[in-house]
Amino acid sequence: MMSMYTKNINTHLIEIKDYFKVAISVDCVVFGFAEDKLKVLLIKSDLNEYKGKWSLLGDIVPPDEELDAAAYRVLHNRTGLDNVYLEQVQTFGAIERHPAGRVITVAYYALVDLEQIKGKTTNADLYWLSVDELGDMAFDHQQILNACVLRLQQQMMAQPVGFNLLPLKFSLRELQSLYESVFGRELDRRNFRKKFLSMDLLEDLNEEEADVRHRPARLYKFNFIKYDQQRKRNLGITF
Amino acid sequence: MMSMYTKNINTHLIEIKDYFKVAISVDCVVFGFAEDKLKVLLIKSDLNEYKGKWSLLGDIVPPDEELDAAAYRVLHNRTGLDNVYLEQVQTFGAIERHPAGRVITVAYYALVDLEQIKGKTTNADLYWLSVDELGDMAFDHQQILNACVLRLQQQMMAQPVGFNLLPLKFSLRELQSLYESVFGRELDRRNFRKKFLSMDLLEDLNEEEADVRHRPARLYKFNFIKYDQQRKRNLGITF
DNA sequence: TCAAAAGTGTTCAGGTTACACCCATGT
DNA sequence: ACATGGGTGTAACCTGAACACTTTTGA
Repeated sequence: MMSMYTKNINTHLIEIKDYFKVAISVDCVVFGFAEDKLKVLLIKSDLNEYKGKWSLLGDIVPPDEELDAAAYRVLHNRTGLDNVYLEQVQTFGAIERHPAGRVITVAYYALVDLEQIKGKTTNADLYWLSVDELGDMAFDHQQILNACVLRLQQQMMAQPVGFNLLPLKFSLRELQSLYESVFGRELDRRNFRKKFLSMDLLEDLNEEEADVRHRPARLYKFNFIKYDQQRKRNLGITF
Repeated sequence: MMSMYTKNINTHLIEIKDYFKVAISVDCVVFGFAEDKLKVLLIKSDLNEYKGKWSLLGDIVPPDEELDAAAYRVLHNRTGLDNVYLEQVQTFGAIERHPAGRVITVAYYALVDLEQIKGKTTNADLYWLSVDELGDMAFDHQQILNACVLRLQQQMMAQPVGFNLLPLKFSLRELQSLYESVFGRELDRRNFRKKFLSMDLLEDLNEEEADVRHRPARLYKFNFIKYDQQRKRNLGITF
């Protein structure tokens, strides 16, 4: 029973035959934050099977391109942005997930500052939709999106990645609103402010919001350098 | 510039040509726990490039097999075990990572109870090595292993997955030793016991260790059912 | 002057840490 | 009897949660 497995790709030189070959793609869940909602960048599929349904941004990975590079390429071509926060999440490979054949897709999520995108998005087929308000999606993209939202939540609890969704200058209200929309929970304003200010990682810019019809909020920026220096690891078993 | 990307695999019917095809494999980081150390199951590679270096258990995924199924297959064929805890971690696709050509590999980690394996491992080429004591590994397997250790740490902090590495009946000392070896830290015995006993998820079996030359420890089992019922979600931003 | 959101402290409960001595068993 | 690890409690500290009023601005 085990003999057929004593030789394999990790231990012996075997030829990669055609019947081993499948296609690889990357799919990007591009998150943004606007109007106090977590948004995701989608396009309408024209495939017969999924006509008009929302689809993630993705593309085939040719054999001479790195996975991360493929994701960056998709993202750059669609949004015009460089230096985007991008992270691999999970690989989806159900046999029948794509009508064109066996296409295994590596899912990434990206965090972009929507203010930097305005005007750059030349592609009119792209839409920013609220994550909690979208209907049927093409392929297994709903599943992919769910996995990315979950991962985003985990990351935002453990690391300061959320700031990639905000402008460089932001108010504490915007920050709180971001956390509330990602976690789907209201948070206490005083406790939230206390928490973030006590980290001593928000730099008070001594600037204020403009054009609001109420008392303007102070603007802050996140001090990534300081964060990198003082990051601590504390074991907290919580399950 | 964007025209070449308006048609792609998510939006239009395109043919998957040969020059898009690459090979997919799965690699399993099989963790075990013995002699107070976290162990990993490895095999020696016979590939010329990596002669004698340690390699993970992996195999090519044929187009008609699910990814998870491929990982289970590798694991079952190597260890004889079913019902193994298995989780996808990350996909590694560096262009030159495999000498046979472009092989993109989906990494999984598995948690097994070493006591259940004794006698089942018919394949003599397999070795259990301590995670912190192994030298050069083949391919990018060191990188894959590191990613899996990191993920294991994250999981063990947030969820009771570690019990999959222990026998059904275990002592608190074994449990603590497991956590210490996974996190590479000594923990206070009294606090550790208090913590786990206060969760009220360990069932006292009213049994004791045997064959120890000191006071025998009580044996417990983890109550997974109770855990599933009372699991709570609490937001704790800690970075 | 009104509407709307900004800004601000204290108290309480629960969890985490640090820490030292007696107990049960086998040899 | 001794060596080895099992088993136990308390006090200080810190963190997270609950909670209401005053301030600033534009309309």
